[in-house]
Amino acid sequence: MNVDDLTSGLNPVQREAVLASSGPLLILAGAGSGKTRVIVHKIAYLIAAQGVAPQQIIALTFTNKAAQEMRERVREMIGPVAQSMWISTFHSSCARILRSHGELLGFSSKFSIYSDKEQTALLKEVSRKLKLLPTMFPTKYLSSVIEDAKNRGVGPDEYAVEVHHAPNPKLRLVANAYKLYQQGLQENNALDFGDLIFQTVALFNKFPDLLESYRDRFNYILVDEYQDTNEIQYRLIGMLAEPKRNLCVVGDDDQSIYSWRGAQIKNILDFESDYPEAKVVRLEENYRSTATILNAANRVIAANKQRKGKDLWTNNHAGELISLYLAANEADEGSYVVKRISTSVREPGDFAIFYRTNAQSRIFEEGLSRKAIPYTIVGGTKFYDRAEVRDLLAYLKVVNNERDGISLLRILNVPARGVGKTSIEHLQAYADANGLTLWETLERLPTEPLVRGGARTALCGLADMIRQWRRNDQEGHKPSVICADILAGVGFADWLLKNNDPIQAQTRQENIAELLNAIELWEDEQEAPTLAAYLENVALINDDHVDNATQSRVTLMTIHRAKGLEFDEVFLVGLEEGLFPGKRSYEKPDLLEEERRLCYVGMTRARKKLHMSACRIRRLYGQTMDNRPSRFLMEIPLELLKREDSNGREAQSVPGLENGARKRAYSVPQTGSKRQPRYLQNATVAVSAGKRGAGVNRNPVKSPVQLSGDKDAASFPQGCRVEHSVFGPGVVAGVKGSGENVKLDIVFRDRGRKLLALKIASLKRLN
DNA sequence: TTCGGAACCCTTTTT
DNA sequence: GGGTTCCGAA
Repeated sequence: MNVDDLTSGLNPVQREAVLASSGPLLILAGAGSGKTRVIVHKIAYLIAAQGVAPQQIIALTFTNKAAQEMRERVREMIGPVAQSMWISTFHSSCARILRSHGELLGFSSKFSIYSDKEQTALLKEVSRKLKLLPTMFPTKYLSSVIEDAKNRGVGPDEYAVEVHHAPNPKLRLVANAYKLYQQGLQENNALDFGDLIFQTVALFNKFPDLLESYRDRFNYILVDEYQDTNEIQYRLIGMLAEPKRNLCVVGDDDQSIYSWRGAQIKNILDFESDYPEAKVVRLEENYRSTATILNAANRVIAANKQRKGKDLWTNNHAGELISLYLAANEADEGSYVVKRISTSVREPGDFAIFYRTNAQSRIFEEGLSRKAIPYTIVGGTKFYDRAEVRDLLAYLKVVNNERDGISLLRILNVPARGVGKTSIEHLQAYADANGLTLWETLERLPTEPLVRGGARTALCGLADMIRQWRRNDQEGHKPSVICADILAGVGFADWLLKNNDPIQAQTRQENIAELLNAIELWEDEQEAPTLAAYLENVALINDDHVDNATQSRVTLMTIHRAKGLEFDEVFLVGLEEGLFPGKRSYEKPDLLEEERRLCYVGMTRARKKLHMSACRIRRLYGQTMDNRPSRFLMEIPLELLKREDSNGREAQSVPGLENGARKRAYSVPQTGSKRQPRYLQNATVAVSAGKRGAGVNRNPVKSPVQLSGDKDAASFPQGCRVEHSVFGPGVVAGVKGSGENVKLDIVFRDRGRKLLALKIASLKRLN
């Protein structure tokens, strides 16, 4: 492949970025400017034109999705060698390094990766040991302090020094907790997410020769979403990049929205002073959105001070004006959005609804299901958070990592085997007194009468089974087989049946079945599907169950989740002072700028059409708020906006949005006081009489799912499996009522239990 | 040990 | 308002 092939289809700036192969390079990539394309071409160029070996390149991302996409596109360009490249998330790259060398720090290669649930369990133990009052030191508080310290690269000892002279004596107790927590992880042979990075840096600091070997190996380092790196990631990158400094970072300071997770926008802002010889390339041509959307987004983000400064432009058409809807309340906002979607010629899959907080999703969900418009909610309840799923995973962790006491603790009495609180306390006390792990304690049970009677027998039996599963694992049994052994061995299904009502038992069994299914799917893709590899996969790749329904669905998610995605038509809702920007950011300019960047991210997701809306009255957390429209709306030039009434027709202009009023409304900082600014009194809110009647406008439902022909109760007997156009697959748990009023009690796999009228519900029977 | 109701929380959550 | 978590009664 020659240089022309490798840069074909790139614009001049993109080409420049691809060809700058050595030395530090900062690619400032605006939204929709073809960032991934540039990275992928760059990797291909290094390999095919510069003769760099694939193994000499490491590309770091934040999400698995980004890593997967990058790898796939590199493969398309240069072929299967892409499989051998280090293209992965920070966390999995670090996990890989630690699996190889973690024993230098006292971790075996089989270490567990603790999710926040396990982290919480461990922290509770720590609090108990230190006798910390849960009211003064809630677990959440402790974990956030510890997580923050790790993100900043501050270990337990350093943290103790840091707070030694702090005015708040509480922090010294937190330092103790941090220290004990870290010891606990060590004893359990476990790392939390923050540790994956932190311990890798610690490893390199402690063993310079090892660092040297990785420096030799990785001649080229690429980092995606550089604006989202935190201090410890920044240090990791910095240490790997020396002394060659072939470091290419890609990012957009205007899309930095994770400061609350420790991300430091200064990393990208200061890149040029960190690397004075750096070349800087700005990708400013946007290929995604209409000129109108882009201009509006540019104007909003221009109000920020902390930025590199960058103006996106496009050759795309002006397109439609941005629709603005000022709703009376959230129900009104919901029905407006649903109406716009249901009367559109576009497919459900072309739409997305973005909100600031998850709590806002409900009203849209209800509205969409009422009109039988298929939708999907990204985020929210997670499959891997369900108790029964975590139980089975805890078994697997115990089999894999015998020092993992937190997981062992979880399963000691699950399924119930007569091991009570006191028995567990005895075991723990013995373990603590003798410096043993929980597993070692369990192994002493046959000779030491630590617990009595039935509990003892049950625990010995459990220990025997665990030993057997471990042998099976060593002999190469696949994870799915070990799972099946576990489920059968402990009588999991019977226990579920006995302890839940039939409906719940069924749901839980289905969840277990789905987990097994997911494991098998994973195994099919692996060359060597070991248990250890599977556990790393579940810990790091939180693949929320794949949407195998090919149906076109409206996507609902928070704006944070929307970063990196794009849709034809976007609804950005809840643009109200106090909510977006949130009240908390009012007096903190940095936070306010981040809220604005969030708004910018949301707006730039739209390709063809953008809607923005605000509610005058909103009930949130049981309280009624009376909010003004967001300042972000005021930052959009009026000529780019079209104010709509509830039917989507042009409404009169917005007095409140005119220039004079804007100045008045915002010249004095408002900190959420109750007084009503003149601005709001002026704003005509779009509530026409009889607005409630969303049913007046009954549009034909355009659901891609076929409705069942005969809709009588007999065709949906209890226990039969069904598919609903909106809620997906489920099982009929009961039939209520008769004749016209038959209602089905259905337990959906993903959506919980619902009572639906047979007459109305779009149901299909599965066999 | 399991349940049910009180008490508590409440922005965002790439890994 | 709603969802989870926690504690006390049976």
